Amino acid sequence: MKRKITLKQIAKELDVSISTVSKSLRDSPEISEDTRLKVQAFAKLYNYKPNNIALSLKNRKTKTIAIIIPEIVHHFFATVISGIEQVANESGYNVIICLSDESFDKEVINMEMLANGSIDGFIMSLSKETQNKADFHHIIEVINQGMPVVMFDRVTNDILCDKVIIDDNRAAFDAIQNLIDNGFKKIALITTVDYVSVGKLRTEGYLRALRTNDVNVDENLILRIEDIDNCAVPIEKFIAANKPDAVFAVNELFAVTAIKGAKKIGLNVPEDISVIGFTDGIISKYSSPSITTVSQDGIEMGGKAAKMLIQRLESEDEEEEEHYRTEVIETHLVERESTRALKRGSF
Amino acid sequence: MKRKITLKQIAKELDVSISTVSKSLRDSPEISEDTRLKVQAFAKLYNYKPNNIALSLKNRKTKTIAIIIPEIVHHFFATVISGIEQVANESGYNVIICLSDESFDKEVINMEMLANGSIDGFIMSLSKETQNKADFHHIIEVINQGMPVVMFDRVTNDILCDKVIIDDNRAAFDAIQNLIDNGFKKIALITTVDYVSVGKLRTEGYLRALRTNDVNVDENLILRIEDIDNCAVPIEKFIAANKPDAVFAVNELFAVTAIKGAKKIGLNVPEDISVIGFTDGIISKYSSPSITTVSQDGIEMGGKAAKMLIQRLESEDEEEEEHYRTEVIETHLVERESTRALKRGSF
DNA sequence: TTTCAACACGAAAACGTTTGCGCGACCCTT
DNA sequence: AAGGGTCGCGCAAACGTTTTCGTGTTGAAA
Repeated sequence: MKRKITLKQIAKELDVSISTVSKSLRDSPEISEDTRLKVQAFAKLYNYKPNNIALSLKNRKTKTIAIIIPEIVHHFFATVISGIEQVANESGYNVIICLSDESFDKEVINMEMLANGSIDGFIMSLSKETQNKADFHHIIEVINQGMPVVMFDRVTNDILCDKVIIDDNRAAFDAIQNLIDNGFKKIALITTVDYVSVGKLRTEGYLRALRTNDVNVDENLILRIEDIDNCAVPIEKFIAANKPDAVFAVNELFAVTAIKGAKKIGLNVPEDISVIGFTDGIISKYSSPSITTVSQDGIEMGGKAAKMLIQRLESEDEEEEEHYRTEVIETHLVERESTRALKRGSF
Repeated sequence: MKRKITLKQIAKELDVSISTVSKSLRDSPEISEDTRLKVQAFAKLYNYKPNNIALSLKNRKTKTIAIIIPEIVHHFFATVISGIEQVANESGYNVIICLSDESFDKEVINMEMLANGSIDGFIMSLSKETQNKADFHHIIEVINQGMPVVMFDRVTNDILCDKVIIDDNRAAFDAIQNLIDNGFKKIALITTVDYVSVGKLRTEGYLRALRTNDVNVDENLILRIEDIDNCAVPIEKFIAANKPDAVFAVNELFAVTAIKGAKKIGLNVPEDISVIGFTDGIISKYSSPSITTVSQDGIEMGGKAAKMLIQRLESEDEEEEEHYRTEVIETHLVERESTRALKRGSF
C-alpha cells in the first residue's frame, strides 16, 4: 500500500533538493559524481519511475493516441487496432480505445472527453449514425484546437485531415470485372444502405463494372440490407427469387449468409452459384466452402494510420505544413473455394 | 491552431483571479451571481473544458483503467473489451488497451509504463509466455503499490486479487457428460499444451468426465496442439488415424479445423462424427455446419471484471478490505448443427 | 591577499487545476 | 461612532515534474 515514491521523498530522505535529485537521475553534468551515484542508487533501490501524469502536464504531451471505432467485435477493426498498437508502441505511444457503438452521441462524448488533454491525437472510423447525419462538428472542433486526426476506412470528404482508405470502388470494380471475364452473366449484389460510405463506394464499383462491360443493370439483382442482424431471410429469398450465377457481397457476413441461404434452397457453392465477399476475415477463412474475398489488410491500414499521426505529432512544432494526405491501401483478391473457374485476376 | 483555453486565460481576460474563475464554474456560493454568470458565459463562449491531465495530477486519479490482453484479433477478447468498455463508460472511466502479443516482456513493459500514474487499475488476462514462465513479479509489484488488479480468463492462483473466470473444468465435464449420455463412445479431445491454464482445466474436465463414467482414457484420443497456426495437418491426421465418433475441441479454431479435416477425409459432420467446440464466437456461428459449442459470455465477463475493479477503486479510501473475490461466469451449451442426437443438456 | 572562474547545488517558475483561508469592504446593530 | 458580521474575492499551497537562473563555496591565478 506504499504509494510510488516521488522526487520529493527522495530529496527529503537524502537531504538534498528536488532539483538535485531530478538532475542526478537525468545524468546532468551539474551534479557531482558522488551525489549523482548516491541518488541513482537510492532511486533504483526504491524503484523510482517518473510520474507520467506530471510529465504529461509539464510537456503538454501525453504520448497517447486515441482510437475511436464503431465496434470492436469485428475482425477488421480488431486487426486495424492491432496494426495501430504495434507501430504506436514502437514509438513509445500508448493507445486508448473508445467504441462509438455506431452511435453519433457516443462518438461525440468520447471525443470531447479525450480532447481535454488526455491524448495527443485521434485515429478514427466514423459511426454509421455520424455518416448518416453528416454532422462532423465534433471532429472539426478537435482539429481546430490543433489536435491531429487521422481517419480510416469510413471517412468523409467533408473533413480535411489525413486519411487512409482502400479504393473501395476500384476493388469492387475489379472483382466484378473478374467475374465477367470468367463468363458470369447474372451477377447479383448484396450491399448496405447508401449512407455507409464503403457500402456506397463498393456498390458504385459494381455498377461501373457492369456499365463498362455493357451489361444491363438489373435493380432486382441488387439487395440493400438495412438491418444487418436479420439479413438471413431477405438474402435467402433474394437468391431464390433471382437465381443469380454469381453474388458479390460487400462484406463477409453477407457473403457467408448468402452461401448458407443458397445451400438451403438446394444450390451448391460454387457449382451452381459463385460468391465473392469483401474483407478477408475469420469467417471467409473458416467457412465451408471458404470464401473468395477482396482482402483489405487491417494491420497495414492501422499501421499506416498510426505512422501518419505520429509523424504529424512529432513534426508539428517545426514545420507547420497543412498538407493533408490520403493513403490508399492496396487490395487483392484472395481466391478460395466459393468461386468457380475464376482465372487469375489482374490485381 | 488556438490551444484550448485555460482558467488562467479566462482570469486574465476577465480581470479576476484564477480561483474566482474556478469557483464560478463550480457554482461556488462564495462568488456573487454577477461574476459567476459573467464567467460562466465567457467560459461557455470559449468552450472551456478543464484539462484532464491537470485534474488527474491533482486528484491522483486518472479515471482510466487499462486492459492487458494477449491479443485482440480474437473474438472472445474483443467481446470482453466490449463488456469492460460499456460499464467503464457508464461510470465515467476511459479504457486503455495494451496487447501483450502473448509475450512476457511486452506484458511487463506495458504494465510498468502504465503503472506510473497513467491509470487507476488493471484488468488483464495472462499471456501464454507469462503462464509458462510463471513469473508474476510485475503484477505483484503493481498490486503492492496499491493499484487494484482484476484478472480474467487466464488467471493464476499465485496472485491474490479479484478474478473472474468460467468454470472451465466443469464446463468441459458437462459437455463430455452430455456426449456420453447421448451414446458416444469414442470421444476425442483436441486441446492445447498444458501451461495454458484454460486448456489445462478443460482437459481435466474431459478426463474427469470419462473417469466418472468409467470410460477408459485413451491417450491416443488426446491431441495437444502447440503451434496454433499450423494445426490443420495434425488435426486431420489425428482424426483419420483414430476415427472418433465425437470430438471435443477446447476452442473454436480447433473445432472448425476438425470439421474441415473430417470432411476432407470423407467424414460427414454430424452424421459420422460430432464436434463440440468451446467459445461461442463468429466461427461457430457461421461455419457450415454451424458448431455446437460451450458458450462463455465475454461481454458479461468483461462487465463483471470492470464492476469489480471500479468498486474497489471507489471504495478504496474508506474501507480497506483486503478480501478478494473470484466470480464464476455461467456457461451453457449452444446446440447447433455439428452434433447429432444431442439431448437437451442439464446445464 | 584579492579576484575570478569553476563547481555543486538550491530556489523558483511553469504546466492547469482545486480549495482552505485570509482580508478588505460594506452594512447593520448598539 | 465603534464594533461585529457577512459578502466577495484573491493568495497560496498542493499534485510531480523539468529547467533556468542564481548563489555560495572552493581553488587557483595574479
